[in-house]
Amino acid sequence: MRPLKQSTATGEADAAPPNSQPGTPSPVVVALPAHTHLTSTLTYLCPPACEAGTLVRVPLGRRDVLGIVWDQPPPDETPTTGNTPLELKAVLDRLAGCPPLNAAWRMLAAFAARYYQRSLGELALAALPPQLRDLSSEQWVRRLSRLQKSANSTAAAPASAAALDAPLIPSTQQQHVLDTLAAAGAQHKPVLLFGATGSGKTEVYLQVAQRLLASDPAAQVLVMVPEINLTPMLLARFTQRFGEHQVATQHSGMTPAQRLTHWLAAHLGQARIILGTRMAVLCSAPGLRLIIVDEEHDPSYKSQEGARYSARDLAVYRAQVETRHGRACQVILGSATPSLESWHAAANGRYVRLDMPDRMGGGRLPHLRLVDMAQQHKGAVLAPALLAAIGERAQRGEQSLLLLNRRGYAPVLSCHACGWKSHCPSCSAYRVFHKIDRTLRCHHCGFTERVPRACPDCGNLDIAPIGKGTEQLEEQVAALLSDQQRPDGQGLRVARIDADTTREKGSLEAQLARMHSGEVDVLVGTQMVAKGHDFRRITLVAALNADSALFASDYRAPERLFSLLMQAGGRAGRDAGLSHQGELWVQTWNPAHPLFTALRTHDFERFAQRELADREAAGMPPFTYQALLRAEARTQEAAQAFLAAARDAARQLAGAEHLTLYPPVPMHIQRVANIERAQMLLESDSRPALQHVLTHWHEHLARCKTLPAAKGLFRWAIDVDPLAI
DNA sequence: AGCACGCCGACT
DNA sequence: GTCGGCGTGCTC
Repeated sequence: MRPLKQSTATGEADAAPPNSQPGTPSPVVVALPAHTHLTSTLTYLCPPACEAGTLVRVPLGRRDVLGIVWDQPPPDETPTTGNTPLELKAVLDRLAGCPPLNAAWRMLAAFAARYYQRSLGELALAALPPQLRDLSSEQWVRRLSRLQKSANSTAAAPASAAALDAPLIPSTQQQHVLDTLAAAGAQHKPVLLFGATGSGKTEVYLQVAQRLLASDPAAQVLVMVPEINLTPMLLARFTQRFGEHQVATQHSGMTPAQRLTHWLAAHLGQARIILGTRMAVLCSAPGLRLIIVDEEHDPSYKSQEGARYSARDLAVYRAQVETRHGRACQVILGSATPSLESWHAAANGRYVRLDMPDRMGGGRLPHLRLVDMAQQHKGAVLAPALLAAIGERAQRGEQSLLLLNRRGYAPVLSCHACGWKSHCPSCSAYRVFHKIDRTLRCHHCGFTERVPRACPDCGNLDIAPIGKGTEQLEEQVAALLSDQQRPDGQGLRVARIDADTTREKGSLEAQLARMHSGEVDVLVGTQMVAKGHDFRRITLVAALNADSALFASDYRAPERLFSLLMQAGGRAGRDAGLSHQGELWVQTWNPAHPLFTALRTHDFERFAQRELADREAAGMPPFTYQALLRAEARTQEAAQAFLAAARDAARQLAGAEHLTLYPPVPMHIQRVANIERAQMLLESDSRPALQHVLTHWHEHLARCKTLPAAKGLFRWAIDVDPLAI
């Protein structure tokens, strides 16, 4: 059935094939998790001249898996079982025609595995396109030759330069940044590009890339964006400037076949630009000389499952490693509201900061209008003044954007008679009422049911929604504005964009197009519309539930809110002709909050300074270093028992190191899909000290798992530099 | 992670 | 009498 994969199961493999050498023992990494007592590499007999980085297929247990030949370990590490030397198996074959992964890439993978506490094999193999694992050698050969053919044909037909966009004339500000970047390149320091929304950072990226690619025919550029939704826009800019076949993409929305094709284009050096989401930071790029991280503050750069790496931090490390291994590689982190980590690094000279404070075309940032909710009628969705402002704009043919970070109609349904609430049976959370299909949906586990006619507990018919979501906002805004008219005399059009309206592929693009064409007057949406999209005719942006972030337990919530409001505000008045009337409205119960004071003057520096001072005083990142141990179990007790045992083990390990071990606590949402979750925080003012404990912790954790009290533990994971606690 | 082996409940 | 549950253990 699968003759190729079964070939070594026969006795023939025991005798070496007649025409091949016995081979030399070489370390190979395969996709095994770190648990068990396996060291990070396995040793196989490799054919001669099989250098490190070569992709090979090796027998592992009863199956054949993909592996990567790794660097030679120190000579004393010969694999043994007890005191008898291990019988080594031979590599089956190598992926013909595939150049080895270079030393810089291997260093990156090794560092990421070490730093984020995952096995090398798991991390390195997960960084490769998944299809590489599954292809048989015939399929692989066919695949490669097809790719080479198409590469030759595109190379034969040179890109018609006329079809490509010419670079724009840089503004003085852009030119200054470009000049400084050229000079700063020699410093080998990461650059923090602090540029207001609309200041033209993208054009800077394009021109820095262009200059590099023109000066070095082998150079490659890695461009990262936080979210898959933002790739099409930036991809269009890059392909229009450089030509389609110059750009490879790398994000989770691609099919396995596309992933492989684009990965190979990058790995073989055919693609000069690699553009993608956080996974792109681990893409092979032998000529890498420039890394751009756009919106570097965005939390999406931190992976939340598997190896929980920060693509932004790895980008900085990668640039260093590439520089050590070849020619200088520059890294540019761009943002209008940098992460406090990057801001702090720039403040103490580890990064170089370049500022672009002015918007292109002299556009001004919007005025802040705070609505004090204490002064409003109870239960009002929108303050009358805000509603009036939206109406006025629509009458002038301008657009408004209303942000509400809660999808659905109402976050909870409740029975007035007995107090029943729409709890999810499997999660410690409410199910959200979606009026559109009359369902109750759990946003954590996906459990969906029709809305009951009457209260399931007491039979009362009076069950009512509490709170507001985007569906309801859309409905109410449409009703409140029903008497208003557009300049063409028609009624106002209200639309909604959130995860529910963009489920099908291409629907986000379609809805954005409706917005751009001016067909829609008022757009209601979640955060997903606040980021990146360039709406020329929006002159009013309103944030309706900003307060939830002000008092969240998550200490990074204020910086996320500031960033969101700055970005959202950046949507308003991008068209310089309309910018004099751009407004950012915020409905809040706390208009005196210092965050708003800084926001009013678009003063990120002031905000960052204050936040950093608070963080320093409270001993929080970036002044300390943190890691979380997370546990999932059948019962909360089991999860916590495991963590408590792990905590004791860490205390022993820490010895004299200054390490703070916090007690285990249930996670914010304690139960999801009937799995109980708990976590434990480790904190240290020394990154090496923290790392030291983490690396020696694993074997103890394996033992903690077997404790009777921890029975029912499903799994555990370490999150280094967690974003939220 | 896979994929075995291994030891106890409801079915042709 | 078997099919099949997932508990423990191993993979160069």
